[in-house]
Amino acid sequence: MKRSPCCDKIRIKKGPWTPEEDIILVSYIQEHGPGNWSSVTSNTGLMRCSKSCRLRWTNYLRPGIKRGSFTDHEEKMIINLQQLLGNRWAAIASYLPQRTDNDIKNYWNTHLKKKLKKIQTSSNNEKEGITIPIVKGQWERRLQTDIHMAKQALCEALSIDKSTNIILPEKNNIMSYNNYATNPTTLNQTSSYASNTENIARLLEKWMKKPQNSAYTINSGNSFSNMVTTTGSSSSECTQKDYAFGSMLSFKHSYNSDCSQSLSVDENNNLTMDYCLFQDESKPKQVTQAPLTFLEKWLFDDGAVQCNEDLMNMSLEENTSGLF
DNA sequence: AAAGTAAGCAACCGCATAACG
DNA sequence: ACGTTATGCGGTTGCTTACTT
Repeated sequence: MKRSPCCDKIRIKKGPWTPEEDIILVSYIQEHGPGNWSSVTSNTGLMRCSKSCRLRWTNYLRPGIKRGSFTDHEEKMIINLQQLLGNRWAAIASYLPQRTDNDIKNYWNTHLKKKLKKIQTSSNNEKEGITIPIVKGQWERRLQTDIHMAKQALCEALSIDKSTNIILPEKNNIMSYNNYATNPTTLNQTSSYASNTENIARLLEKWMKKPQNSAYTINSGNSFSNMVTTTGSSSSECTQKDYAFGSMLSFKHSYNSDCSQSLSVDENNNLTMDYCLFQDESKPKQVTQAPLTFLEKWLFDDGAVQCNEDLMNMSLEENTSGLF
């Protein structure tokens, strides 16, 4: 059975997202939470398909995304994880909560592949601390990922019992996530999309540097239409844009000061609770992190090289016996 | 300065599978 | 149990920018 693509519909817009579209999307998610992507188009007037909306949110707009160059530590983690899991970018991304699978995939394809090739042809493998890929069976890699996923799910389930200490945000309620991040003791409704607003502010900054001719029309049903109106061609357009832009920037500023205490990643890259709760539903598994197993230590450890052989020589039973 | 080329990255496409009626 | 729809994932494309000639 062949299904028609979701983006076949007439008037579905493609290509780069405009800041206006981003604002509409974020505004909608702020109100309704992420998920239910099919309703986004009908409720916001965005001429984008559900897939496109989800992708935009998960890859750029959702809170807690780190942009910019990868650190050495991240790089090594990706290399080790790629060896272990193959091209399962979503699984790899679950170990790097600040990075999206798309980002990691791109980075792998554009940088790491070449780098590894170079390193492998040279005799400096040991010095770089990067291992020669060990060929593993695909079933084994998948099984190991599944073990990891199952373990995380178990931790998540168990964490419900501990909810007297930690108020876990409702699934799909991104407001709660952010509220918790800024004020872990209460889940009030006053704060909102700090970090994805920051993302948009960043986009707007770029956009202002390189102005585009936007003819985007925001539907009247949109909750954000009072704040941003771009349909006019008069001089008011500029001031309204400026107003929105200014608001975003000020939001960005308040975000930076508000959240600096909440966001923290320790030296071993173990996420603190505050940070974990900053993730949206696409990365819920990081909420409670059990003590690192040998496997995870191997993944996180910069000096993983020495462990590689040991790990690979271990039987699966040994690998998994401590997990449950 | 202009043209050509390479690199980087955002976004799209198609497939697999989960969820739902 | 089956068909349909929604969602998630990985591969790929194509646009933009940087660099080279």
